[in-house]
Amino acid sequence: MKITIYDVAEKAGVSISTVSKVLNNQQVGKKSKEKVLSAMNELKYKPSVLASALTGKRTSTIGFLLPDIANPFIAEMARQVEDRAHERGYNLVICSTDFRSEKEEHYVSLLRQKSVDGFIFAGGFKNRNVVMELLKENVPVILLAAEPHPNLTVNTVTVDNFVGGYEIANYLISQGHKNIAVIAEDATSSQERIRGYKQAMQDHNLYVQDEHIMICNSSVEHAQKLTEATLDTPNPPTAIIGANDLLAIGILIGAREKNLVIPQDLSITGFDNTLLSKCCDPTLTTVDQPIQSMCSQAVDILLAEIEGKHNTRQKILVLPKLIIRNSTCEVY
Amino acid sequence: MKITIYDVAEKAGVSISTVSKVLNNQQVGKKSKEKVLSAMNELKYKPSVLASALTGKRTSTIGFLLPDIANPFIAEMARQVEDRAHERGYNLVICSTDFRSEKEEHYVSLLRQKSVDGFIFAGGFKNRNVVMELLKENVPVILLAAEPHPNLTVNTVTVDNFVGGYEIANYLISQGHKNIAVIAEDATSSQERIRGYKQAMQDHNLYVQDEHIMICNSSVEHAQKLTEATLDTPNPPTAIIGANDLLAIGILIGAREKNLVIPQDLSITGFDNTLLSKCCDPTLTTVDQPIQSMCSQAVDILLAEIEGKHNTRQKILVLPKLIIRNSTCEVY
DNA sequence: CTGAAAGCGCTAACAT
DNA sequence: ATGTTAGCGCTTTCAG
Repeated sequence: MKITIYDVAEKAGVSISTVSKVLNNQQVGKKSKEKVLSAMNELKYKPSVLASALTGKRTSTIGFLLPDIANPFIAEMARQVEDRAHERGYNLVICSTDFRSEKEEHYVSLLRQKSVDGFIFAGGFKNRNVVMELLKENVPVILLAAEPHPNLTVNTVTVDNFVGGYEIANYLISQGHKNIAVIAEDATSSQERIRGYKQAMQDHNLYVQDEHIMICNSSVEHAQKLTEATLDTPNPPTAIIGANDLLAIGILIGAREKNLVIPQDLSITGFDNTLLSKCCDPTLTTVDQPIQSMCSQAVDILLAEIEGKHNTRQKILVLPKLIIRNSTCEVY
Repeated sequence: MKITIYDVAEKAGVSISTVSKVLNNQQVGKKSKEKVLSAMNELKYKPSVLASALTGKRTSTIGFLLPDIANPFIAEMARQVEDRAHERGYNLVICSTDFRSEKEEHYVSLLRQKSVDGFIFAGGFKNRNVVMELLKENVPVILLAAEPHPNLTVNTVTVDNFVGGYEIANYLISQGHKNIAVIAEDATSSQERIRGYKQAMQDHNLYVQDEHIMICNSSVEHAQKLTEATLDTPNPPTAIIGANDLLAIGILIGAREKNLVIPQDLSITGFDNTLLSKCCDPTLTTVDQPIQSMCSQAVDILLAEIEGKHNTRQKILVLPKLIIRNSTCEVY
């Protein structure tokens, strides 16, 4: 049978409340404490988190909602978040939402029934209402690498996507490109990236063709299709910006399919500086997000709120860094 | 305040046990049932999993131990496992162990305190004792894409790594390679892959140099280093087998660093058929594991045990498939 | 078919 | 400093 606090109390010859007190290290006489501790050891006692949580304590687990754990960028974040959370004694339950409103709603509801202590929405989300609901009920929440809708007063740690989009476009422009397309998925952070790109174009008096802003779902294949299509156009772009590395790979493959030499015939850029961007050939010019620091800050802020350390909400915007590799060059 | 079963009972004008009964859909009078149901709706009642689990029910969450969620192959599996588990009403709490014995032990102990219903060890593990302990205490466990030690009678779903290693080596040999090295991480499944490779070599009367079996940690960089080193050797291999795609990428980068042309100067193979193998250039010859079917089978077996449906343990060995791409060619 | 009551393992007043 | 006791929200006999 399972060992309970009663077994320990009995063995140690004290009451259960004394045992409970050493568990939560409150004031206990030195002798009692020793007896309890050794009883625990002998019995290999492990307190039940369920029972403890039922009386109002924390479960020390947090809900981690993300679009897709199979996405390399998300997976890298997950690892960082996990490590930081574990350091602080928390576990993560992961839920891939595919940017689907119903899934987000469903998972949040499920996890609340399981009494998770808080939620992290990483890499974007769709259903603003579920976040608002959480906020309204004072459930700790933080957005990580997910653009908050402007009227959402929620803790946020994200890279400045506008700046990222601006910088990458600006760099391409400095390389002589004038006809630049972008392929992005339908996520708020991509919108910001696109806005940055448009701003850069405008600042240089360059015209943005509507057809050159292409929205796709987050698959390599779709990006590839769009690339091939746009390359067949009468006046194809000389550079294509992928709103993330995965899409950039799709662009790369599409371009190769059309027998273009990268970067001479077409410059390509990614975003996120994932493993992929270092592995492909040519290596991708991309934008780095300081994942590790973002993730540990996000966890720390969330835990501060969970543990009632403070509760002034904050938005942290970290600056991205342009990483120039071999998928871009001056236009010929 | 939180809505409890008492609130529902009161509103419906019945006792809490009646409410409980409709919750677990047991025999309840039609009228009472209706009243309870509508009360639940009006109050937006959500039962507490904690309380229910405390009385002996399941938590519907399972512990998912894996070496590193940031590894693309693992992440792809995680997604499949997650989807299947969610379909069946279960959540996953993930723990990256880095093949570290203490971490495995620690996480298992922690998750047991949280009363998870069972464990999945995916992609390998180190500490045989923690698995044996679980088994001894009748905690549902399954190994997924993790080689069981022969004397571990545990549910297992894995690809036949021996065959995979054999096939890939055999293919290289058929291309005329005689001097074949392998870079693998220190995991049991890699050992099997290596065993397959050795067998193939032996079957063709080829000599295996000890220095050509290189063990590395699972980083691109380490694989790259080892590759460069072995390439500097007097009699370098004409082909290098990476025990997974990540390592193969490292090999690719190392070879490129040495100004070799792939595959003409050096054939390279991976294992797992991850996204990486399709994205790199040249695309990788690799071995495909039918991830989706493996993962859903694993979840199904685990849940069958959790839900007491049956309890004959089984090992399922699925066959790998050789995927020939552009990183290999006949030896010159 | 329905309800009263005991109990799951632990915490937190409140007494002692 | 330690023990007693009443819950936390739910399930489950056991009566009625």
